[in-house]
Amino acid sequence: MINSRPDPSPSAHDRVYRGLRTRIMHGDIAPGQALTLRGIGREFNVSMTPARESLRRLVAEGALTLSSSGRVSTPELSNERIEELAALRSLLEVELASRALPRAHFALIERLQTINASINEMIARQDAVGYIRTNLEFHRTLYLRAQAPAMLAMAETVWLQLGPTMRALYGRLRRKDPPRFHRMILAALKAGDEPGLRMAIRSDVTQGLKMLVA
Amino acid sequence: MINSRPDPSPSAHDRVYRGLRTRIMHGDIAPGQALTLRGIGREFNVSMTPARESLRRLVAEGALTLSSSGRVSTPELSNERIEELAALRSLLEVELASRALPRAHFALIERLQTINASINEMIARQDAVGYIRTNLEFHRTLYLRAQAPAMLAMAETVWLQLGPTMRALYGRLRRKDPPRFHRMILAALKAGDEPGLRMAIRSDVTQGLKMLVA
DNA sequence: GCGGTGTTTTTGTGATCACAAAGAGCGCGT
DNA sequence: ACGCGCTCTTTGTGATCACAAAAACACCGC
Repeated sequence: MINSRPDPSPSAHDRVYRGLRTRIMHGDIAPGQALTLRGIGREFNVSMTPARESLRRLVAEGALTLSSSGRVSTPELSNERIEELAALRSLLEVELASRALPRAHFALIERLQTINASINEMIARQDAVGYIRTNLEFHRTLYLRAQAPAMLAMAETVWLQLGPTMRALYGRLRRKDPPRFHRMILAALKAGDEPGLRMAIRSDVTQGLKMLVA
Repeated sequence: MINSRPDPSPSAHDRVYRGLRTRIMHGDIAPGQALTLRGIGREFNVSMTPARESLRRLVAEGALTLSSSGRVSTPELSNERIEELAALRSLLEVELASRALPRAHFALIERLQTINASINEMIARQDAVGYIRTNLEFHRTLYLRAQAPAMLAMAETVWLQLGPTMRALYGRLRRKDPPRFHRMILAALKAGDEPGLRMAIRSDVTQGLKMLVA
C-alpha cells in the first residue's frame, strides 16, 4: 500500500495522515494519548476538515480508537489483544517471508545486513523509537520481495495497531543485546532454508510478547 | 467488528457507512461502479460531509479505490490481486476455524446447518446476492467462536475487498449444486478433526478462485 | 462523419459556521 | 473535607460555500 512515487500534489489530508501514521507506527505517541481535531489542525496548519479525515482513516485502520463520545485516542491494548495481534503478525509475516525467500538475492540480503547493523546501533544508543523504526524497515524490506501488496498492507496495519504499545514496551525494556533472531533469518535466507526461515520469523515476531507477559 | 447492540444515536456518517459497506460486501454493486459524494448524500439524505467520511473510510479498508483525481469507485481486481486475497482468506480463515473448533458445541453446528440450508435455497433460487450474504453468514457464525476479534475484522476486510468481484463471479456462474465443502466443514467440526477442518476451509475458500481462472 | 476545441456541468477539496453534547473548573452548602 | 450543581470551555458533527480541476458535452471546421 505504500507508494513511493513522488505524488505531484499531496492533498492536505494525505499529508496529515502520513505524518500521524508514521508517528504512531514508530511509537512516537504513547498509549492512551488523546488527539483533538483542532489540535491536529493547528499542528499541520489545516482546518478541521482534513484533520477529521485523517483521524477517521486511522481509526478505520485500527491505529486509533474512537470513544463513544467521538473522541479519538491512541489505543491501550489488553493483553489478549496484544497476543492476538502477535499471532496475526506471525501468520502474515511467516507467509510473506516464505514468498520472499525464492526471490531473495544477494543484494537484498546485503541490504538486510546493513539495516541490521543500524538496529544494533539503535539498541546501543537506547533509542526506542529508532529501534522500532529500523526494525520495521528490516521486515518491510524483506516482505517487499514477496510481491504481495495486500498481504503487506495487512501486516503494516497490524504494526500500526501495535505501535504505541511497542513503544511503551521497548521503552521500559532497556535491552542490551542485538536481536538474535534476525541473524537466524539472514542465515535461513542465505541457505534457502524455508522451514528455518518460517521458524525464525515466528520466533522474532513473538519474542517481544514473551517479555511483556513475563 | 460488527456490533449488534442497538446504538442509541447512530451518527449520520455511520449509517451511511454501514449501508454502503453491506451493499459492497454482499455484491450489490458491480466492479468499476463510480460513487459520487453528492449522489451518496442525496441517497441517504445527508450533506457531503458524512458522505465523504464514509467513502474515505471504505477506501481505507480497501473496499473502494480512489482514482488519482479523487473519484472513488468500486475496484476492478486483477487476477493476481484476486489470488492474493484468496490466499489471505485461506490464511486467516483456517486459523479462525482452528481456534473456533474447540469451542464449537452442538448448538453452533446446528445453527450452521440451518444457515447451510438457506444457502442451498439461495442457489436454487439463483439469487447471487443472497447466496453471498448467506455464505458469509455461515463463515462469520463459525469464526465468531474463535474469540479473535482483530482476526475476524481482517477476514471481513478481505471479504469486503472481494465483494463486487464475487458478485460478478457468481452472477455469471449459475451454479446448481450446493457447496460440497460446507458439508466437509460440518463433518470435521462434529468429529473434532482439526486437520480435516483446515483442509475443508482452505478448499472452500479457494474454490471460487479456481472457477474464475478456468 | 470525425476529430478537436471551446464551454458548461459535475465533482472533490478545504474552510468556516452554528449547534449540541461532553468535560473541566469552580463555588456553594452541608 | 466532600459532594453536588452550575457555568464556561472545549470538542465533535454536519451543513454550506467558494474554488479549481476534471469530465461531459456540444459545436464547428474539415
